[in-house]
Amino acid sequence: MQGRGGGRFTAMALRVRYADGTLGEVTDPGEALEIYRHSTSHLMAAAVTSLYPETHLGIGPAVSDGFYYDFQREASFGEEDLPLIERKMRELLSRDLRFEPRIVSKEEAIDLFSQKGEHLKVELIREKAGERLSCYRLGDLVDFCTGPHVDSTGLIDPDSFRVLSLAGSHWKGDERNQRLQRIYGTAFLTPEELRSYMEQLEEARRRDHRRLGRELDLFSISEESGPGLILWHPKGARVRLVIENFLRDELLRRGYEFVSTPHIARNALWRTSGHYEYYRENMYVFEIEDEEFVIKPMNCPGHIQIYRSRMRSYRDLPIRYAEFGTVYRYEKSGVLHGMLRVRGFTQDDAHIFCTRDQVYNEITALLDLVLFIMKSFGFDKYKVELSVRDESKKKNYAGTEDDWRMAEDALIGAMRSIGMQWERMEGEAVFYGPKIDVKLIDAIGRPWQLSTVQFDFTLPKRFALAYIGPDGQAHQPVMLHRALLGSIERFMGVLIEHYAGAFPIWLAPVQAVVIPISERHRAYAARVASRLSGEGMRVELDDRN
RNA sequence: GCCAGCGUAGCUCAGCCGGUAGAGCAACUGAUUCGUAAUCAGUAGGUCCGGGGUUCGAGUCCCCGCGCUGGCUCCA
Repeated sequence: MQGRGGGRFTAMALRVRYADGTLGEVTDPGEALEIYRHSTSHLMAAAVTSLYPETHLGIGPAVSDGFYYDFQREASFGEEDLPLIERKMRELLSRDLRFEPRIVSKEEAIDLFSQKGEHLKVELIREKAGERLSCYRLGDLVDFCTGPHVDSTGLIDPDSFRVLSLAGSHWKGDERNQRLQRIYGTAFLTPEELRSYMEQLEEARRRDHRRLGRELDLFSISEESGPGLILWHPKGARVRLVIENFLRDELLRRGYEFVSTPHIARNALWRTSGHYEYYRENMYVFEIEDEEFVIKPMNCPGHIQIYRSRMRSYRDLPIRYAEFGTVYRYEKSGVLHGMLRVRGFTQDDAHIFCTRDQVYNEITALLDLVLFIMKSFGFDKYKVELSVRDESKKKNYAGTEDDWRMAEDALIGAMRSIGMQWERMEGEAVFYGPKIDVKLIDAIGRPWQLSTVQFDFTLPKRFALAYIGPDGQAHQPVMLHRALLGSIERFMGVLIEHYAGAFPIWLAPVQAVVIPISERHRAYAARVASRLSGEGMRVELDDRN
């Protein structure tokens, strides 16, 4: 509907213009928001091409937090351009320009965009358009676009959008393609929503674990020892110990056995596991006496060695091996981020070897454990994703038809039995088996992927794992990978941000601080502190003046 | 890795057109013992990320490294 003063979305409808020229009203808030953002991105493109006429257009979609537009231009955009662009957008908007659609033939469109030198658009049209296609004109900007768009820029509230940041990107997202300059912005249907979004960004900055980690003296990363490698300070390590002890006790209670495996192994192990072939780019490889070794990027082959160290009977199963295993993986320098994305980290890893009959119970117990752990750390909201294979590309997956059905039945059955809600992700499974991922939602609503339960149909075969069944024959066990916290480093980062640094008492690195009132109470304060610490409290004595 | 930006005291930052480095907080010393973050006085602290170069002279300009930050997945 048209609200007052130019008319905006008022929780009822957004007036839009479809490509065929008809007017419509979009009432679905999600759809309206997407159209609104997409239109704002065109407005931004119009502002940019008007300020910098030598700029050519890439694409400019709405995305989950706003929108972006990719541009091709010789000179670089700088931070200082952003306010100028924003101002220009408001200026254009005040003229109440219409989004004018037009249907043209493919040839006509190619001519039009070629003339304008918009070669990227021409490429897109050649690839994607049918015989007839639609373009929208906004002021001097003509863009190849299916629409719909808001009817006119008057429907865009000048206080509902912001131009936020610059980034590099690649044409069609492929790093082999030419580089483009991306400008990000965000828009909301109302200025209030924009304001609360900006406040949330501010809140996220306030909680940044990199800042809090330094201020609370929890951890650091030294340029000299290397990027992506965490140095745990005493206070951080204290929290880590609490986490590990809590987890260890719980796992022992639930029938896990702890194992410990070496950090390096001959490449032969990684050839058998398949990592050497498929995971090579992420592995650190080095030589000892002319023989190649690998620093472990995963713990599974080690656990498998222990399983294989002797003959196993069905009476031994299920076997649950757990390890806080430190692994190293090469990550591109540009993706490293505090504790959340690192090159060396400790997984709270475990592998379960069991019979097909035991799978359902194992998964049920596992999901129960996941929920217990999450609740213990103060997370009560989560999302669960069940990733299954792409039915149309069965050939790309390991395991038999029967394996996949058995696994999926067990996963779904277990989720049902404990009343868990999940989302089914078709085609998201890894090639070696289906999985369940648990994403928890933190204090300010952000999802974090932590727990994962994965079937593995390849490793038991590659390592020829077996157990002797009641029939006296050898059978192949089912193997499950599972992590609860994922990586301790990453989990610590998430905890810091979730609690904004204010840990609950059982996790807090310092549980009590004793402060003497004056010089003459010092000795007494020290006694109080040592008494508390004797009782197992993490105490500090602050006897500064 | 690629694109853009950044890298000055422990932290946050200032340092204009190149002339040889500064503030606040923190630290330390002394005074103060005062009811809820920052009392007063003083002291110390910097290979201006590293390495080359231009220059009489470089934190400031150029080149090469290293690191950090935001992106590089959302598809007309």
